[in-house]
Amino acid sequence: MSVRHALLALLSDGPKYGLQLRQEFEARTGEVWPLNVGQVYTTLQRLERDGLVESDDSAVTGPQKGFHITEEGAAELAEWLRTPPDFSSPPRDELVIKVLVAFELPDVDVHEVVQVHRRYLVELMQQWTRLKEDESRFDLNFALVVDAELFRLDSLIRWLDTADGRLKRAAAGVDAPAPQPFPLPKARRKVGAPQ
Amino acid sequence: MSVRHALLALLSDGPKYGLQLRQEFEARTGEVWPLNVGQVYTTLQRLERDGLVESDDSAVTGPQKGFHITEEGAAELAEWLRTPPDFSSPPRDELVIKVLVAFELPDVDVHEVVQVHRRYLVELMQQWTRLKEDESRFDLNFALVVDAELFRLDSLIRWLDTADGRLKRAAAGVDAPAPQPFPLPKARRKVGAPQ
DNA sequence: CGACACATGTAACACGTTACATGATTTG
DNA sequence: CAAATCATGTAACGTGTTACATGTGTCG
Repeated sequence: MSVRHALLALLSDGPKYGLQLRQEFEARTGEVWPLNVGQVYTTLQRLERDGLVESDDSAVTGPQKGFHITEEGAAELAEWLRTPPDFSSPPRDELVIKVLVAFELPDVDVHEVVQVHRRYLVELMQQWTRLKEDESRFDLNFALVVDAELFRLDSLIRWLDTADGRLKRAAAGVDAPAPQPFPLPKARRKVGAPQ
Repeated sequence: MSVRHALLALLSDGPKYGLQLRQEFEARTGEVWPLNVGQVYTTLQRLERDGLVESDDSAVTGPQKGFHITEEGAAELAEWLRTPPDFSSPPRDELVIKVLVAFELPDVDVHEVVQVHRRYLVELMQQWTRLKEDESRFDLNFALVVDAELFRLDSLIRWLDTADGRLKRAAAGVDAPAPQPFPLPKARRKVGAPQ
């Protein structure tokens, strides 16, 4: 539902048309997340069907088809901004699934699988970091999106490392849980960067 | 494509039928990621259509419809295990989108949005941590999946903190990039748990 | 028998992707 | 004029969700 609500947010700042919405979406996400045009139009159709936006030919000049947000749409947008998404059943993670099924599979070396992916993730982090530093003019949105990706990749690498440890220990026959695998982020607030 | 390949992996350990696949998938992912049955059957249909599995009534006893993996399926599975997924254009992250569009939106206090979500994420981490510790008999798969979720939530919290800082600095008119927002994980290997 | 669980499917929908079709407008 | 770009759409497909339909076997 990200795109749906993002379009709503963009429209809340004044009437827009299809291609313009795509362009502004990509600008706000630092050009890192391309948004295909077809999805913009189908999403606009659904939004109009649900009464959250209305098409309005007089809204924009020229041959474009302008849309503006409705009151109901504004309410939905406010609700979305106020309410955290449902994380109760977290999304399936392909990497985790891969490692878990690779373990318990004869003829497959889990540690090799782990290391292959680990190397790839580290390389990706380096690429993103280089990209962020090479930006001549500093772009806030780009930096924020890249930050998010770096934190994500870092968390995957950390997981691979602890998983590798746990699996090695399990394979060695030790059945005890890993030593205190996590401290709660209670007192930590507004820390700058990870590590 | 996670489910598709996960089913392939389960079938590579011997013929199975629909409900059994769901049950084994959930067992291997610590009962954290429920898998609806309908998806199992449709995925099996596609796998059979693509020649990666074959239905085989004599494979299992009783009224169930057994499936076994083909040579082509085994090759596909090996390829999946060997090859890291394509992270080149990272997946859109709803939380990031929300914060980015909330910024630049009049009548919306980004920091409030950030803090609401931050509180929620911290609470979730505490819940998961409690769940993991309360497990009477230690379950390796469950622990691994919960670990992954904890690392993920932690990375989101860290991102919210740095984002909040960047946005505050940007709002204050300072245009300089944040101080070295990330150290590369070069020398770091097999570190236990995050900070 | 009736209720329940097992077991297999199908239907309808949301969201996402790639690809193609069709005009209008700009520009070399 | 011809080609490129702008602009709006549609089609087909994959994946995921919820809900429903349909049998079979078991057990109180």
